[in-house]
Amino acid sequence: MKQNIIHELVLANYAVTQKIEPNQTLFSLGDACDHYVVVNTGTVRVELLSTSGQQLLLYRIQEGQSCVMTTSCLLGESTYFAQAISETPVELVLIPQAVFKIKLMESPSFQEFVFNGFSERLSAMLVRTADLATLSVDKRLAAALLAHSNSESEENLICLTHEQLAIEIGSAREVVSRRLANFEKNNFIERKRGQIRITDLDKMNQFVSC
Amino acid sequence: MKQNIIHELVLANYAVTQKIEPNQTLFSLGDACDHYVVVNTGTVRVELLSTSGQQLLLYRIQEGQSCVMTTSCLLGESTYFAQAISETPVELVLIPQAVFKIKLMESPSFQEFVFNGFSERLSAMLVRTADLATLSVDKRLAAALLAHSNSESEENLICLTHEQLAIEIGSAREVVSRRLANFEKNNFIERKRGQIRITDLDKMNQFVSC
DNA sequence: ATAGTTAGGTGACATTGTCACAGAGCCTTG
DNA sequence: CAAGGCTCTGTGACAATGTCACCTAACTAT
Repeated sequence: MKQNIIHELVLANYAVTQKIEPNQTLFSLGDACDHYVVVNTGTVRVELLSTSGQQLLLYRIQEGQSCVMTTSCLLGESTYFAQAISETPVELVLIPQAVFKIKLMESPSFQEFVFNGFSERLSAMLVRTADLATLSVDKRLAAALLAHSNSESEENLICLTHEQLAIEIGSAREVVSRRLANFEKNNFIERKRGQIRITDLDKMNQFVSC
Repeated sequence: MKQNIIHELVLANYAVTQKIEPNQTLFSLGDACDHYVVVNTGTVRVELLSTSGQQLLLYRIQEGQSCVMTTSCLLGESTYFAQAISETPVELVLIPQAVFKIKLMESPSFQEFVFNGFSERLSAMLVRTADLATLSVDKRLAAALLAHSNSESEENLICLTHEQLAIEIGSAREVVSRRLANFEKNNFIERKRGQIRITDLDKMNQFVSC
């Protein structure tokens, strides 16, 4: 198991676990940050809210990962400047700020876990940002479909609405609908309400990578 | 002086200073990261390079600030995933990775300097990203002009080319040219080759904030 | 079965990005 | 000074994307 060190902390009662329902807000803009957080199971979505109310997906936190923003806030003693929402049932490990600071000082393996995870997530987030700024909607959409096609119950079946996909790739629902219609016309996918099936994985991969 | 702790490290020979010419590359994508860096004087630009060769300004490092990416790379022991370029003559303070790690463990004030600066810069960077994704070109352009109008030699005079402004706000030169022409038509600014003068600061401020 | 709710489709139009190329200002060098 | 060669800016045409209004289709609960 990867996050040995986290498990040890739970066993030693330094950390507690918590279960969360889907679609709950874990933190909002301006909230104080008093715990280090690791996602044990499920996925959490972290998004920025602009003044105009639009939302922009920054990153997802998956099993075994920690949250860049939480780490940053804890280290810098600032408040959250984004919001996090559970996408599935989620189990969290919570480590109080005080314990976090102490362990970070005295435990090299905890340090390694925190900083490596942090750096890795930050870089992933920036790559996302760069893609958003430079890739076409079509490419981002195709990439998102491919990314999801593996993590679903059935192979090549993506159970997301156009709305969800739009948020994911930082576009608008109508645009996603139109591009998906186009993908279908080219026999890349098939559409049903609430789900998309990739029918030609090869074409899809080729399209994304060129 | 804000970064007392950094000064102490220099005096104690734990850190060295280095002067850099304008328009030099400080680090590139893939470079190993072996020093913690603080900018003493001047400004450094950090930008992402996409696969298609486009560049996206992530943030600037000013006097007394450290580099988010450098900190992240040092902590996570990863390589740089962006590039940094000096915009002016720059004086840097360099702290070797080994010293950085040790001091981070034993000096609470160094810790504070590193983590607070880090958190602050990261949040600024994300706000920039959110603005990029949600504000109109006009607003971003006006905001950029206002931001620069203070830091120049002469009040309300901005010495940047349209190209530079475009990179700054994540748009294209032609678009900047057109929007600036429009600003001038509305008597917000005056244009000359290589420089822009804000003639109506009030209107400009009002435009940005609503 | 029906009303309400959510997902998806579509036309019209605004904004922004891209490409190609022209002209203008400035600098160097013979 | 004249001429050529930069760099900066202007502009038309068009492509890509976002926005708005409104409609239709599919599902859900009772």
